[in-house]
Amino acid sequence: MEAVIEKPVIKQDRNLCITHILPIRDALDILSGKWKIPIIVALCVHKRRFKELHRDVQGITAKMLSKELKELEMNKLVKRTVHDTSPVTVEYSITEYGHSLTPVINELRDWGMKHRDKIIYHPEEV
Amino acid sequence: MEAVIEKPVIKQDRNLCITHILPIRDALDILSGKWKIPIIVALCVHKRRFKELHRDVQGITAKMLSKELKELEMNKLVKRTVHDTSPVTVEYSITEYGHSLTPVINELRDWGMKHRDKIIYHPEEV
DNA sequence: GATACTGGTTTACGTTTGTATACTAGTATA
DNA sequence: TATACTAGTATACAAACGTAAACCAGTATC
Repeated sequence: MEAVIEKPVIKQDRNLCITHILPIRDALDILSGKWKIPIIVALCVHKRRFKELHRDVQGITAKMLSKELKELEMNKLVKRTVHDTSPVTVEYSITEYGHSLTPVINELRDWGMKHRDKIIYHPEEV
Repeated sequence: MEAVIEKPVIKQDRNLCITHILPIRDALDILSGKWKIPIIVALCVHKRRFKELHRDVQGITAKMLSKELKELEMNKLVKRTVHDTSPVTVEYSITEYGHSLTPVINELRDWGMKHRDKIIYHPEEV
């Protein structure tokens, strides 16, 4: 971002651009989609059972929740614990690695709040 | 996140959870998907013409680039300028509002870099 | 005249995402 | 016995997302 050059040095810019994008693609591969970040946020507030989570993450279907939780578990962001009660209860919680996303989520929430204010108070500009 | 309560107060947690998620959903409505953030990052490095951008954002098709640029322009994150040259050249640049995403993008890139290191040096843990 | 550049659009297609409904089994309640 | 809770899975389907390839006009180059 700091490399503002008067004459466009296309090839240098392109390499800079690609190296800037790569780690973001790595992050997005894991986080992108409609539901993963909302699920992580819900679990940051409190560990949850499947049906509780289903109610917290409004609008998601059981099928999608199940699928997204599997992917998050595979990437070690979420932990699945089965309790030998009857009927069986399954508890999902955020891992330490999952907590490392806190700064990303906080920035996203800050921006989302500012954006919502902008839409509400200056809709003509957006 | 700071509200850790010993006995789970489910309903309070649920409300906390939902208010935490809402602004994130607002942000994701605009940013989610595979390409929007990579396009914004590319334009943060330097304003670009369509074909240049097409080369910078590796893997995207012209159709998707066209569609994503329209949406970003609608949300005032990107500006489209037509220059009366021959043949016509079209330049895309980031707006001031688009620049307000810089903290989000930086956190995402930091996390992506750490995640890539983790995968490369400790693949068994992920 | 043929080719390639410009910024896209069109067509046809496959994949992913998402929805609604029904269903499983084991336990508790009415 | 009937119902409802638990945590999901199975099925069928629609919509969104994404891809490859061809195509447009207007200009410049070979």
